[in-house]
Amino acid sequence: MAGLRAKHKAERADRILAQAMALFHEASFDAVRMEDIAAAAEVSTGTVYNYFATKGDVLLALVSLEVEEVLELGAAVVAAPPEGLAEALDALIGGYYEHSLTYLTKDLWRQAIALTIGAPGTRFSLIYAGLDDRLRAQVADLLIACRGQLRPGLALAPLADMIFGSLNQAFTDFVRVEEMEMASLLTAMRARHAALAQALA
Amino acid sequence: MAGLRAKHKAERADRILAQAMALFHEASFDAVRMEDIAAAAEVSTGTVYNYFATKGDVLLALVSLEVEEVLELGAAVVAAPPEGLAEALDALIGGYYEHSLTYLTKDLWRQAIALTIGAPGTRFSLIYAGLDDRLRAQVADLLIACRGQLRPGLALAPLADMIFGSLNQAFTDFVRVEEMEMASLLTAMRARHAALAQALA
DNA sequence: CTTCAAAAATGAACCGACCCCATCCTGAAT
DNA sequence: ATTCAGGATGGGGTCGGTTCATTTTTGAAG
Repeated sequence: MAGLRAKHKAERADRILAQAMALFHEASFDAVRMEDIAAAAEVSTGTVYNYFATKGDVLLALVSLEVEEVLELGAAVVAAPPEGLAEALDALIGGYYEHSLTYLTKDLWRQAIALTIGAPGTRFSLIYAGLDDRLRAQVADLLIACRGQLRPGLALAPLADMIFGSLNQAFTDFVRVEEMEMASLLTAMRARHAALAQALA
Repeated sequence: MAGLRAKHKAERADRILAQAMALFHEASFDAVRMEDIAAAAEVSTGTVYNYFATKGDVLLALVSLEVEEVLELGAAVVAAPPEGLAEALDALIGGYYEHSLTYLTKDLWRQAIALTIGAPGTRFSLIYAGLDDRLRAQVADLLIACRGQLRPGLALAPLADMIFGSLNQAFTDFVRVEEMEMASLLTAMRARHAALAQALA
């Protein structure tokens, strides 16, 4: 049966993740050693590697948590978007951004993004890319949901790709600069959405 | 005087860079060790660190070469843009992309981008960000140069930021997938530019 | 020439991620 | 209770980037 053994296993994985999260909030990703995580979770270093193939995979598990919740939030917006393209984009994308620091720090996002780019083809990168694609699809869905308010005959798919590319890059720029405030990110994006909505109306 | 000493120093730096470039084209960035670069340049490992503070700084020197040339190309396009916004964007951005693999490989771009994101505040990251800003400014300049062909009253600055964000992200996506062809990147971007130009006309 | 302080080169040593493996522990099936 | 397989253990090892104390080279002054 899958009883105690599996339960212990799940508990151990949870404990490792929880401790890793705590340590990553106290110090930077780089400053936390696998040995530290193991010690905090009261297991041996080897055991951590039994659950997570690399330090990056520990991070990925934390990122997934965050992104799954962001996707849920986004689905709600797409299902009932506010009036007006600019407002709808503000709601969706602002929602992404505002939730993004619930569990993770800017440093953790930086390391996650750097890993996806620097190590493509790894488990980490593939899963991360999958999450990204689901976000991209949500943006496209929102445009489609709002198409009644747009000039007819527009090529929505390339526009959605452009919007997603731009929001993704803006987020990367945001986490890259430790001092940048969430408010200024939101303001900048609102300006973009307003300009775009004006052009597409 | 500045004679022999400085000359030798410059020569050695060049030799290290040239050998690094050659090795990076034979194997991946990660697979090339600092020791290999040192051996190829016929100096000791420590000496390489005398010239470049980190492995990333070696890469940065190569990236700068590439980007400086791209910026020159771009300046020519901005000075005399082709008729039509879509055509102008195709020329500028297509020019960026097509030159980007002259000296560097996709792998080198990936590592460079990953480093800027993962290690902000380092010399590497700051210089890279500076190059990026000059590209961003060029896109804004092109929009201004084309403003006669656009609907009046548009907020050009946010639009330029959005276009730049999207082209940057598209490039990152391009280098992330080893199999993706330059032609398909160019095609995708042409679709975006056409859609945008239609909306802004 | 010789001298010498500064500049530069050197390579051994350090550190942390990751791997390996001989050994021990523990839950489940008999 | 006993057996046994799947994990856990943790010490030792590899690897590569980076550091640093030490040695060598340099070029200008005496």
